[in-house]
Amino acid sequence: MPSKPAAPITIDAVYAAPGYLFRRMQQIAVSIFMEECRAFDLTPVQYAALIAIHTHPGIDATRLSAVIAFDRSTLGSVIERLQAKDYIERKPAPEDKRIKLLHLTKSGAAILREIIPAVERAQARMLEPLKPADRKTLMGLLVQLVDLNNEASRVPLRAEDALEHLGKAG
Amino acid sequence: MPSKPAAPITIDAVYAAPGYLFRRMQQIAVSIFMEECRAFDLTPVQYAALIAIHTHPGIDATRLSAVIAFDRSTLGSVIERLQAKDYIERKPAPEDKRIKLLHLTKSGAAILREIIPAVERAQARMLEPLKPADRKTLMGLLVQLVDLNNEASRVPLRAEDALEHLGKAG
DNA sequence: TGTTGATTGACAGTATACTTACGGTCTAGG
DNA sequence: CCTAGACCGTAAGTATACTGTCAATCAACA
Repeated sequence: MPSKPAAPITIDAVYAAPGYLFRRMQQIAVSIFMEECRAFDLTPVQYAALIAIHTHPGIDATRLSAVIAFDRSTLGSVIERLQAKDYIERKPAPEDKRIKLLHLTKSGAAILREIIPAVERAQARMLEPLKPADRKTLMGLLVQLVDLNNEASRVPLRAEDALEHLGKAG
Repeated sequence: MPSKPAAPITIDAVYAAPGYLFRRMQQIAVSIFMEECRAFDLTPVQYAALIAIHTHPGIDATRLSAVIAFDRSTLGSVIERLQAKDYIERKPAPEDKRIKLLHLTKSGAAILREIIPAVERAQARMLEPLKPADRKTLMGLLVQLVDLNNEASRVPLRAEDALEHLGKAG
């Protein structure tokens, strides 16, 4: 065999492609999350947003998107839905009329406490088919890969920078 | 410290959660794919659909969704867009009036040949930050995990079953 | 101080993902 | 033969993801 023969155009190449596997795994992960959390009417994205607001009360939408690395435009409607469910509230910032500050409501804080066990079951189930050692290996590599590819993403994670306005980091 | 203390509700737990990492990685993968394939006006999903139709000419939409494990409803609009771009054609099946058979057009076959190098560059870039040995480890574990979680997904992969109607497998 | 440039939130438009439902079609069983 | 159930495509409704644009606002600099 000379070097590489021209790649045959077949579906098998797709099955082994990283992008395809990441997509499949993400869909499986969402499916498991929704199944475990059915009783709570919260999506994975809404859950992450609630956690982030709980960790950083008074954050604004743009910084929130940096803290969880979710798309800024999409986050607008996510926030709307969370507000419609009365899990968060938006208050205008007195010193900057562009900004609206995000806070959990009592309902939001309550559902967050209640949903945690279901979320942890979901996270565990995603990796369950692997041997414990393999789970650690996979997670270690994934953390690395996501971190090293951070800038390749359209919405890079800015866990630290995002908090400067709150005087809690930097 | 007794056993596990109640998990603190902070964003750091999210950063380490499998579901969050899978989502981030999927978004990064799509971003890299779109960047490398910008010249071709094809999304990752559309690319996979084209490859599958190329591998299984005359497949119908429902079986196609099983072959690539994509949602059946979504696939309807994906097919519409591919048809609008003149990359595929749909012909009614004479022996079953419910079914529409999918075939690549000449344009579809051509763009598939042309886009392959860009797709391979994209797939390579996703894993590039890792050491070669780690790439293999990660892919091996991911293949396992996706396969073992197949039934947990809303649209399980049915690579074999889907072909029975074509008399090419089973 | 006054204008420029950056930032924020909002909106429009496209694409994917999933749920539910519905009409047309096929097939199996009675 | 004819109806019951399964199957195919399609559509409506919701949620996420990303692009691009816009007005209001702020900050910085001349």
